[in-house]
Amino acid sequence: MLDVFRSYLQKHVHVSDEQFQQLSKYLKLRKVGKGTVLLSPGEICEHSFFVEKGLLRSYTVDSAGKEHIIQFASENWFLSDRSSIYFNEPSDFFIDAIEESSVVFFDKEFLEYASEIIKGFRAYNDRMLHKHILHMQKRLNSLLGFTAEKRYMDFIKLYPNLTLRVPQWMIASYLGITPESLSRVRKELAQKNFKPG
Amino acid sequence: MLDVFRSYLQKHVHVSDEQFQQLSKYLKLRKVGKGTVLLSPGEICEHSFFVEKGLLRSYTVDSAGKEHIIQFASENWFLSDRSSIYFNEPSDFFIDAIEESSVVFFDKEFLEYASEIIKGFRAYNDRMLHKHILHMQKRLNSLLGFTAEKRYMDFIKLYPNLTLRVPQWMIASYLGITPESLSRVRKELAQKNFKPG
DNA sequence: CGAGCGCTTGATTGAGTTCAAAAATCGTGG
DNA sequence: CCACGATTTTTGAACTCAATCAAGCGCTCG
Repeated sequence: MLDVFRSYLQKHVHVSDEQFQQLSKYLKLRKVGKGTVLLSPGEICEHSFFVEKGLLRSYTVDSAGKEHIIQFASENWFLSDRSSIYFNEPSDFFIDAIEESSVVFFDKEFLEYASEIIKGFRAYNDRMLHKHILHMQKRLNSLLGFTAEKRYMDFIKLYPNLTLRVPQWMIASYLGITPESLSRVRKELAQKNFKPG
Repeated sequence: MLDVFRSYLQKHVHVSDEQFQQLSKYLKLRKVGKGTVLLSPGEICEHSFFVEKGLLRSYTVDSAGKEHIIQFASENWFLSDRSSIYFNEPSDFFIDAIEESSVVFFDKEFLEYASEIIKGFRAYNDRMLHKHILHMQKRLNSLLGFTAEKRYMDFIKLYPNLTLRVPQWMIASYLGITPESLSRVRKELAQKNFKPG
C-alpha cells in the first residue's frame, strides 16, 4: 500500500517512515480500470495523480472533436492540470487511464502539509515545476521547427517504453499528426532500416 | 530610475520604499539599442529582464537557420530563460531588443533577497511561474489544433499592442508560419472585412 | 539617392490530411 | 482454444494548407 510512492519520494527528498505515515492520511490509492476518466473539462482539477502502476494520459478535445494528447504518465510519473489546481479554474483537460492502473491521489493539502513537515519538499516541488516548463519548451520548439519524422524519432528516443505500450494513434495525437501519417512515417523509417527500440 | 519597475512591483506585492531601496542594489537599469543581444545560446542565463520601455524577444534558431520566436516582452513584462537560470544550464535561446529599450536586469540573488524581506514575494513569483505554464499550455494547444488563420486572430486578440509594433515576419515566426503565409492570411482576413485592432 | 529590408504577389512544390477500404491485431464469449 | 466483432494499423488516391522559390514594390535610413 503506497509503497511505490513512498520509495519514489524517499529517492528524491528525505522522508522518514514516521513522516510518511503522517502524510499518508492525505493520500488515497485507487485502482482504476482502463478508460476510467479522472478529470473532465469544466471541472476544477482537485487531485494530482501519481502512477504506481499503469498508464494515464491527459488530453484536450478541440471544437472539431479531435483529441490532442498533452502528456502520458506511466510508472513513477505525476499527472495533473497544474493551472487548474493553482488558479482554481475549470480545466480544459481530460485525464483518463490507458491501462488498468494503480494511482495515488493527493491534493493541495498534501502539498502544503508535506512542504511544512519535510525539509526540501518545497524545493523538490519547485524543481518539478521547472522540469515541466523545460519539457513544454522543448515540445513547443519541436512543433515549431521539426518534421513529423523528426518528432517521432525524438519521441521514441525520449520514451522508448511508451512507444511499446501506447497505441499508435495516441502517439500520433501527441505528435500532432494523424494516425495515417504516423503509419507512413514509420514505413519510411523502416525502409531506411531504422530499428525502433 | 527604476520607477517603472518599482511601481509595477508595488502593484503586485506590498513593498515599502525603504525595502525597494534595499533591493535596488541588486537591480541594474540599462538602456539597450535596437538589436542588442542580451543572451545567446550556450550561455547560462544569468539575468532576468524586466522591460520598463521598449520591446524584447526570445527565440531559438534551428539547424536550418530558421528563427522561432518564443516570446515577446514589451513594457511591464518579464523575460528570461527560466530553465537555464534554474538548472544552471546553457540556454538554447537568444534574447535581443526589437526596439531601443530600458531594461531592468536582476539575478537569482535579487529573487532570494526579495523573497526573504518581502512577504508575499515568493508567492507572487510562484504565480508568475504558473502563469507561464498556463500560457505555454495554451500555445501548445493552439499549435496542435488550430490553423494559421485562427492562430493569428488569437494573437491579435491577445496582444493587440504588439500587433502594431512587431514586424510581421516576427509575428509569423511566433505563429510558426512563414512571412509569406502570414501575408496571405492577412489578405484573406481583409477580404472577409476583418478589422485588426 | 540608392541599397537593403520588409511586405506582397504569383507559380510551384510538398508534407501532411482526408476519405475510403483492406489487412492485421485484440478481446471476449462460446 | 477458436471464432467473430471491434478496434488499430496500413495502404491508396485525391486534395489542401502552408512552404518554397522568385520577382516586384515601397519605404527608410545611411
